[in-house]
Amino acid sequence: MDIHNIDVKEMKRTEVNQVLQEGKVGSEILVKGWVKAFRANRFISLNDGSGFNNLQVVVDFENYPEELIKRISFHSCISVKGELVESQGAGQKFELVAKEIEILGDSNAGDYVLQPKKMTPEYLREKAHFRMRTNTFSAVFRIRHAVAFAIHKYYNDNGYYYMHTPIITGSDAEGAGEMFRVSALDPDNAPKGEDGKVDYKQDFFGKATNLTVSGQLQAEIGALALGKVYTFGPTFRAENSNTSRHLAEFWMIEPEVAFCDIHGDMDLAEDFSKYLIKYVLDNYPDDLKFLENRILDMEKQMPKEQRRPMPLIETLNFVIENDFERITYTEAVNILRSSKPYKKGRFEFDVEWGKDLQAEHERWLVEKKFKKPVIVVDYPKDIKSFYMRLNDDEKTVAAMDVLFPGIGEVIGGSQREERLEFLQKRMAEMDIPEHELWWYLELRKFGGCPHAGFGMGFERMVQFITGMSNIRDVIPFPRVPGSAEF
RNA sequence: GCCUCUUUAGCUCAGCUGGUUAGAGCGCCGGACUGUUAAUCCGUAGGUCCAAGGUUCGAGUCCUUGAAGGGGCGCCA
Repeated sequence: MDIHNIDVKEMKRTEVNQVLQEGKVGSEILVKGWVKAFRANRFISLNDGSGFNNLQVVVDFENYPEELIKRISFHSCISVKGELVESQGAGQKFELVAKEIEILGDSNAGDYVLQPKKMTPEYLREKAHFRMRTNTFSAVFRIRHAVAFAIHKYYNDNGYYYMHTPIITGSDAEGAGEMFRVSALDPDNAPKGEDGKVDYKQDFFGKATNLTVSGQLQAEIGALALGKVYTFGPTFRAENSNTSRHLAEFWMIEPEVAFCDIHGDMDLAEDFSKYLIKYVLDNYPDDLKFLENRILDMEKQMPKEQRRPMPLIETLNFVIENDFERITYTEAVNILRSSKPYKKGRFEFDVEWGKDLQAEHERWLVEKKFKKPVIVVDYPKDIKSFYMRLNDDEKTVAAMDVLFPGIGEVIGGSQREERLEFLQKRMAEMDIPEHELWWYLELRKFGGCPHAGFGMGFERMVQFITGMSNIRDVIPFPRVPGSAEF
């Protein structure tokens, strides 16, 4: 705790969370934080970010100069020394009777862009430098941290190695979407080759390079040496995606496991997902409760059919207590084709074997048919990536998607094609030159083995756990087409 | 990339088939009150109606173009 205290000469600062959990009545303490509310000139709700709950500071305003009292305003930063007593009010156990108050940072309410009232997420998105001070966003970002921590804990406790795959990649065959070019050349004066195109041989790396779209191919290198590895890092897609579920810069978790088939992969995906949810349920109940109430409050003004079927915490508990539904792509197609909305022509897109399932189909399966997370496995090979293992029917590959209610695809994974000749055939069919991935092919020539893995969209998981409807509200500084402020 | 909606006070919004001085709630500010929990009560101030053109005697309201934001779809995690 000392490490947080810059004022060692006076008194150790106690964090609000610690006061609320283990405060001793009668003790003299020093707290610092931001004013969330100042009621009746007497009651300050103080929060220092250490937890969701505030400490009530009682100010006998009669004993303080009016000038000081006026400076205690919304989100001003103060330091308070006082005595902890049992609260006379009903809303809290303890309260701090102030003996000394110091203003650390003023916040003139008339000029401040935040107000002590409900503000829309869209408005707050434009004030990203302040939005973490609100109840909603501080809860979201505490939970974001919790999920990140739980990821490392899960894999460490299960014998995985955290592997750092490159952010800048020299391979443009990862096959996961449009990439951001990385170049040190002067764009206005780039050297040109004989063909008139930019000559990247003269660029920093001696070749064209991009920001990674996935660490999977490199993670396979790790898995075929260390057995079980995972990556957790930023990933970039230059797709012009304008939705509430896409970011141009997002974080992805990619475990890769040797001696694992598609069934083991699905087991891992389910167990891992449940672990993350349970970790937040166990450790951040106050933040979750607040987010749940926030949603219930918003839904009061919505028609019934647009409301969530269950409140947030109940949804999370339901997910960890029940098995995910597992169906093959072929079964999914059959179920969809015999469904009511299909027969009544309610779907915008047709369902036909060989075509990818559309969002509306996935949503129906998850939210209407099974009412829980669904894992769809064994997709037609022609709609999936080159590295996915061909099944014995030679029509499908051992690929799976985990679909969550309200979000859709949170995880996409597969058993990898470990058989060299099958992989080469697939790459040829998809026009991927072997020299681009020579090292990837060599993994199949020397000591290859069956292995599998998946990618989980970190922000999508945080979205599911927090119930936030827009992915831009679960990452501190969202990067989306046309927007890179902050 | 496509479709759609929105843009009026600091914030969230209302403003009828075009018609004088532009409305509310909350917030801010001022006052009252003081054991509050989104405190309460009273009052004041605050607006180039997103921008540029156009139609009209007259435009917040209608038309065109543009900008910003939301929602949906596609692509995916």
